[in-house]
Amino acid sequence: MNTKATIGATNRKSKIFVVDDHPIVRQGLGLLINREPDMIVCGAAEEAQSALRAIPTLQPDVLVVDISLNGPDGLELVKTVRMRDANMPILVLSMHDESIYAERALRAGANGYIMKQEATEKVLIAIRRIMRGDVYLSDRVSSKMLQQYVRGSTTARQSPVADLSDRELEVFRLVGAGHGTRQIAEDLHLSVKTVETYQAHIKEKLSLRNARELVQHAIEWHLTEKGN
Amino acid sequence: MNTKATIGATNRKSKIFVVDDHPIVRQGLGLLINREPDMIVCGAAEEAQSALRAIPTLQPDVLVVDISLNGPDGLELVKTVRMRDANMPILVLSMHDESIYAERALRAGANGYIMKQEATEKVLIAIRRIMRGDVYLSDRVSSKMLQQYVRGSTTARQSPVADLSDRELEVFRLVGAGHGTRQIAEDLHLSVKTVETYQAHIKEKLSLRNARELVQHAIEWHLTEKGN
DNA sequence: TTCCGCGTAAGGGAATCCCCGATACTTTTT
DNA sequence: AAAAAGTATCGGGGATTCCCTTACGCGGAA
Repeated sequence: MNTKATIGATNRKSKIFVVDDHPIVRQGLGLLINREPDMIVCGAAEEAQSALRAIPTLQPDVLVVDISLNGPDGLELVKTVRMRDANMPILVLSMHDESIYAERALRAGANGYIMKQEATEKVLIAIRRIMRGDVYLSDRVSSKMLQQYVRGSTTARQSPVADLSDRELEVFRLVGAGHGTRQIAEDLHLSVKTVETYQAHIKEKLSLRNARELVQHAIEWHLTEKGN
Repeated sequence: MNTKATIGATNRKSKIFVVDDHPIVRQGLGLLINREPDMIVCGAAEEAQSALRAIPTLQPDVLVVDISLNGPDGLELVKTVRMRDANMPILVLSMHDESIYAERALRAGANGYIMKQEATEKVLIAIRRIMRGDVYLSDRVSSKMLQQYVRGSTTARQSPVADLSDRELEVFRLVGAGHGTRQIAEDLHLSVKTVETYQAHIKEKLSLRNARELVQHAIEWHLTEKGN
């Protein structure tokens, strides 16, 4: 593309699109990024739908996506964007100190994963890294992934929640947020029946006896963000 | 920087101290607040300990505290600060739905509660409100509390769970333990219909809108064993 | 003594739960 | 490469729960 914009005096700034459901975070990220000489936030959205609508026209160079959004989660968004554009650098941002999300994020097609606990400079570093085509993982996350990889098959299984599929985890998350079956179906644009199936699978995988226990565990997970 | 600009026509800016474990949020909040003519962030911390150390010397006019921190959580911090300073305006910030924590936050001594999902201007409004000595809450929560206040006219307001009858409280506990309606009926040797009635009464007394919210609050209660 | 809260329970339509099965695609295993 | 397992998606249909309304006896409060 125009990566050779070196002709003029100034390089074109890299356009960055932010997706996060917390206005404060969008604001913070925006001010942070715009302070850099080589980057600019070209747009932001608080959920997947409007992000997908805005991206084609704005044509950002990088996407920064939070995992927990209303409706389809960040992983879904990453998958969709990746299908449409195989090269878009995508950085997944999350508050979860949870390696299961990092792994899923990469599998979904993201180029990097960073936690909100990280210092703000790290975010800028990560963005620059993935723009160069590299993968970015914070030390904390990558060491945790390694750790899990090593003791993977032999010893203690981590949280059984890690066994959930992406879709199941998404439903689990929404249940934990207090949403009902019907509402979840609408959020994810699925049949109520499909959501019921996911809930059944979750109950099976987590050995839960009834819907109440499902809600119980989902809420506990949601409240204590950061299992294992 | 330009801290001596106060001698001019302007009043001294209100000093605001921020406690949040996400650097991005601290940054965002900081830039947001410092953009206002009458406020300035005088300091920030990522957990309770250092916040408590910094506050006495910085003497902020307002505290903004996130609930989920590493170590002692935001509510603990609020309680400690409130013990040392009965007048400090404290705004609790959280990503969790207000229906879960707002009440606890106020009981811990906070003057306001706001979600990160709220627009950034709301945060500024909230800060100004609590600086004036008022309480800031979303409409939904404040009307709910009013309702509960009216209900129990005389005594000082404590947890609305205290208004539950013995039977209702028993059911509430079992719901929080993940038991289904049928199972509760068997446990207590009651008709399923009776248990349903109790659940309805509980929902009314706690101003809950559906069964999911009932479960949500029952579990909250169950987890934080013993609500004052 | 009238009124209100408590404990108990039923009726009935709407929503859900829950156990079946099904199709199509992808990933893993053999 | 074929087979097996897992994933994503939906439906049928009976059992259960949800939610709103009504009811009744009882004890304490007004």
